[in-house]
Amino acid sequence: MNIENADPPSGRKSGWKQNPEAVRQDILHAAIAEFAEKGLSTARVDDIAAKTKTSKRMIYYYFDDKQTLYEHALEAAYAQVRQGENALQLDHLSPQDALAKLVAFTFDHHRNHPDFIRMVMIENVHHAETLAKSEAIQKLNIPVIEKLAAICTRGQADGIFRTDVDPTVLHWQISALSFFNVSNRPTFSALFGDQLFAEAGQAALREQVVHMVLASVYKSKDRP
Amino acid sequence: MNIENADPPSGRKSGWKQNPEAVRQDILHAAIAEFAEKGLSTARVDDIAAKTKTSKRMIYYYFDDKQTLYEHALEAAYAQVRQGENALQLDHLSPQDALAKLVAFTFDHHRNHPDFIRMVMIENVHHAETLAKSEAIQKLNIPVIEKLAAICTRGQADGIFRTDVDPTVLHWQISALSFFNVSNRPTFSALFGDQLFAEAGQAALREQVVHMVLASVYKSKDRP
Amino acid sequence: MNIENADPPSGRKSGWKQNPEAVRQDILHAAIAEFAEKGLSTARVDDIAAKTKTSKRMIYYYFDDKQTLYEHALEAAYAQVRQGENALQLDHLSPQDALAKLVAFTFDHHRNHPDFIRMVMIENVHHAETLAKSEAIQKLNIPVIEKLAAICTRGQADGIFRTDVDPTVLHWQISALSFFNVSNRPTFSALFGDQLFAEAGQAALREQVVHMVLASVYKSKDRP
Amino acid sequence: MNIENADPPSGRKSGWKQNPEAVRQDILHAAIAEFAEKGLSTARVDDIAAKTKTSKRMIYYYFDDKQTLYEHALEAAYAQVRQGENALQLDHLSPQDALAKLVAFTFDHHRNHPDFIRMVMIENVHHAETLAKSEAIQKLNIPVIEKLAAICTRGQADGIFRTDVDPTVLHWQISALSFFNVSNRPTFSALFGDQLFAEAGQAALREQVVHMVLASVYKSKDRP
DNA sequence: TATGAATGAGGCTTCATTCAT
DNA sequence: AATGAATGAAGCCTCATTCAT
Repeated sequence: MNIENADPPSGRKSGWKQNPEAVRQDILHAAIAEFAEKGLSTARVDDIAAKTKTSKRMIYYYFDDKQTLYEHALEAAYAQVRQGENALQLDHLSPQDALAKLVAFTFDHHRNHPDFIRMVMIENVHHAETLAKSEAIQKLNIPVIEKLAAICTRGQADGIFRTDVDPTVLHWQISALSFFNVSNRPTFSALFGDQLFAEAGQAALREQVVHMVLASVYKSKDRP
Repeated sequence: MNIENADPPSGRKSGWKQNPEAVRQDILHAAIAEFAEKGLSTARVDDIAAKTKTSKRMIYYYFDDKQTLYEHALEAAYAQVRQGENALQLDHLSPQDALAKLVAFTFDHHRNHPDFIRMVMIENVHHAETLAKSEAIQKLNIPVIEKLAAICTRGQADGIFRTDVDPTVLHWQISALSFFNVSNRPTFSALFGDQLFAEAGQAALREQVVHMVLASVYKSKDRP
Repeated sequence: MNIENADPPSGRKSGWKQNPEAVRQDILHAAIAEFAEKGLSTARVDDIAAKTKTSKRMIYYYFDDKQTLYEHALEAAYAQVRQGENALQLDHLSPQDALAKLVAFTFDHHRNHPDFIRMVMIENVHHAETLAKSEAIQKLNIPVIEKLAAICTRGQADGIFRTDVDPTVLHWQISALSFFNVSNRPTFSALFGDQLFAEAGQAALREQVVHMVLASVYKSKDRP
Repeated sequence: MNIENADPPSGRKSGWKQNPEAVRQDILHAAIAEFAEKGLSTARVDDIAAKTKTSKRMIYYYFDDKQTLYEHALEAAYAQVRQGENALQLDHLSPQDALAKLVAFTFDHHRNHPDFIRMVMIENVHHAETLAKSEAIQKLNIPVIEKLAAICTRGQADGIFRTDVDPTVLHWQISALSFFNVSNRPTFSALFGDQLFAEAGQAALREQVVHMVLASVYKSKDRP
């Protein structure tokens, strides 16, 4: 993205043009914002174009149609978020600390990427049709499970985790709590107030979530 | 819905016609199905009409426009689901059993009402704008919290539940796990397979969820 | 079509409205003119609408899209022309006179319906895709062959026509000469002058064409 | 077109490039194919470029716009076909044999150059606007009439042909039958079957056509 | 209460063409 | 001589909504 800020090659005013990759990223950025905000069908190609340094016509030049643009935006959103996760260093921690850190990180990470959450919500509304077609996205999600599997193996080796712990179930649990926290904030706070989503409430929830997940992997006797 | 089968008021030829309430319900049904399936803006008034025994014009006669129809559909979806919840008898159970039953029931109830879940998803995509305006829906949701509050009070009186347990947080936890299970099934199974959503997987998850919630309210020494 | 001229039901200015069939015909008329003039892809829906008493929107109401409108226009063009042919009374004439009359009639009829000819030209440019799908049009064309078959049978019974005369070949011959006369007038006259298409030229060609066709069915000894 | 295979002028890397005439021909070829297949307005400059060894930009470099490219394509199509006709040697034959040969040749020649026929069809749909402007094409067509005029003169001198035979009318007849055979095959076979266009059918038609044309120039008493 | 016909605004997309290197 | 990127005008079509009976 800092490509966009690169100096124009020859000092020309229109320097950022003729830089296909920058234009693509510019469009993708605008598309993610618009799709996340409005949803697939409510999003307007004109509005996406308006958020762009380029024109509507170029959207069709780089991406073929609205649907294709949506596909690429979804991929980009996933890539951006998973990339953050991959930076996590967990190997040097004890299994329980590694898991705690991963849960807390996920909770925060989801909170910090509401656009991504919203795109996944929208994708679910559409029965994940687009995601199901994207092998790229599917590959992006393998590392999460691998991380959890490694933690489980180590925790079981240490005799602390239950032997029937399943990495996928674990991911389901972590995701459910972290995702819902962002996705359903609008309805939940409309019905039950906004306190849970203020700083204090979120801190408490975060702790609770870590606690719940850990409690579900520990053997009974070792539970904190 | 058996309203529809009620005898025509007089000897009119048109039978179910001339029965405004039946027509309203017919439309509302079709609207819920269409909105839940397609989302707010993707849903077509024409398609809703097609699912109806009556015509598009009548939709505008009974409901003023698409947005209003959506509001009523959302209310109807909530009413239908909360009604099921209210039938639960929990008072004769111990606090822990009552909570376990409520969690398990919610998990199942959500599973059994995917249309409702989808309408809430859609509402969240739209920042709960419609729901925020509906006092009717907000009233419908008071009993859930009251139920949980009663359970908490009893559990705390019994000295088994932690003193800082919060009914709203509890509801958040139960909802998160039960809601996500339905809402994110499309993306989750596209990425990580469908096993968790088959019968065996769901049974296991249900048990896990009950377990996690109970574990989070118990005092440490009493945890199962 | 005289429906269009029918008195408005109640003297209202907009009386011709709410008369679906009249609107359909109005659109169809405009469509034939536009398609015949410009071709399928050069024709503009806006221009068709402009030739209409109604609006572009109604074109999509009655016909679903441009292609469908084209299909109906093609059918209407065929129907209109074949209808003229069916009015021909040939049974009371001798076979040779009947044939001569049919040829002359076709030559004139084609000349008098250049829009029809142009639509068939366009259809041929498009490999008859649309026509091949229309069973309606195919049925419309059966009578022509039947007429010719009847003439042939009578002529052969009389011992005047060759025994190997084929009605379909005969139709091919008549069509070729009559069709080309209209279809290729632009290029032919651009290259070789316009005289053949002036009145005198056309009269001569018409005679020639009748002559050629008759000559090809007669037994040698009887040729005129 | 073997121009394309000419050795690159020097030791340039790009081989066939840098050979303007070859590039022109390449483009012209693609253009004829595309225009003949799709028609003038349905043909896409992009698609023409795709059929080319070069790029869309070069089309605009060599030809100025789509319309100009079409003009050149039309000229090229005519040139290519008329060139074949000019190779015919008719002088050493009797007038009647020469005419028979010319008719049969035209029938076959048209069949073998459907792209040319289609371009003429398209030109007629467009009222021969382009052709009318091209003096080049008009010159190309003079020899056909001259050939026929020569045959007529000889046939009349021999006392076999009618004195009122007109070379232009003759050309009209020959063209009509040979042209229609190709141009209207799609609609004709869609309506009346494909037999006439199979080998046997075409052979019979060809004979018929020769016969018809000859019959129309002979004096009555000499008719075959 | 009911209905088929009508509508206007606005959305997505295509296409020939030109720019900048 | 050659090319990828950029453009604006215009085309087809959809949709919620209202009219006239």
